[in-house]
Amino acid sequence: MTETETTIRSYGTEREETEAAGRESELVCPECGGTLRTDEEHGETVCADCGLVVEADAIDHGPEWRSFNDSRGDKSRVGAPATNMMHDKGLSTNIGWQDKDAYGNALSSERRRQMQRLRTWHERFRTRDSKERNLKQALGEIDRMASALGLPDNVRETASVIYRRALDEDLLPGRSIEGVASASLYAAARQGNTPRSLDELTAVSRVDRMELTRTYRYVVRELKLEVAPADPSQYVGRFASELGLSDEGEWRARDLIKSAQEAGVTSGKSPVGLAAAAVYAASLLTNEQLTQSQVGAVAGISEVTIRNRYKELLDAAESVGDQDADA
DNA sequence: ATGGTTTTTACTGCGTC
DNA sequence: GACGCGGTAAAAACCAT
Repeated sequence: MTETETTIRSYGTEREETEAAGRESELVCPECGGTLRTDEEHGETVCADCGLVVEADAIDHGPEWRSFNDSRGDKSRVGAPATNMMHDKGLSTNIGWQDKDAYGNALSSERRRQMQRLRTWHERFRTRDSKERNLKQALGEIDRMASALGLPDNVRETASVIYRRALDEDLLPGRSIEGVASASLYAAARQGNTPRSLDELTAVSRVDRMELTRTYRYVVRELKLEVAPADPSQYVGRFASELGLSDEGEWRARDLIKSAQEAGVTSGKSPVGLAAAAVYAASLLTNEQLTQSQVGAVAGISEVTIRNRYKELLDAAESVGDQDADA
């Protein structure tokens, strides 16, 4: 393969190559002939033998906005902090447990009692502190994602309430703040009748889909949240406006969904898929001719699903229409 | 863990512009 | 020939048990 071909190859491939090159450069030191190592943390290329820094300020291939020692090595660009068990990653000061002063001399009994009280209070502040920090970070996170998804304030409120409850009921240990925050927002969006699909959530969240669904399930179960299955028509407006569908098309889409629900052919089917299919079918009815791939792209749904759904929708609409005609 | 259902992926053929 | 669409088979994801 020639040089030009390499450079015009797909973005993804090119990036992978760059990363791979950054990790395992088998270069030789110009000074002593030793092997060069790339130190990603400091962005330097260093000779393992003589210590010569060949290239500084290289691109850091690590995660962009976090660099905790995440050892799981997953591919997500940003992972949760490696340890959620300690809010401060063990960096804070602790009062020693030994009843000795700085020189190792034993303390008087008066002093010992004083120290004991100090330890107690220190611990109390530390844990309260940790919850507050936790909450602060989570709320910031919720806010960020909510704006990215264009979710209204009341949803953010609900999300923070859910998060607070999760925190109060000690659901956090073992889970990432980001994960629970995302799950809270997802649940809140659905409760507020402005649902966002899991895919949309993961697009702005710092956790991957798997973790989000897992955490979401967990939070809903533990908090006994009542989250009704999303109503497909709630997605219609958004899809319609993104695709520039007319108002008529929009209400036709809702109509289709309604009759399908009455015909009982919607249960078990993904609400997003239904909405996408309805929008597509409506565009047919109004001669606006959106393509299946267009609709699929904005809805995050495959064309096959749209095909299957929209036929069902039209069938259902027909039979409901017949009943109306009979009545 | 397992089995049933839904969705996705990948591929094919058909008609149209 | 590219594009939109329809269908199919097999794989994957999801869900309840």
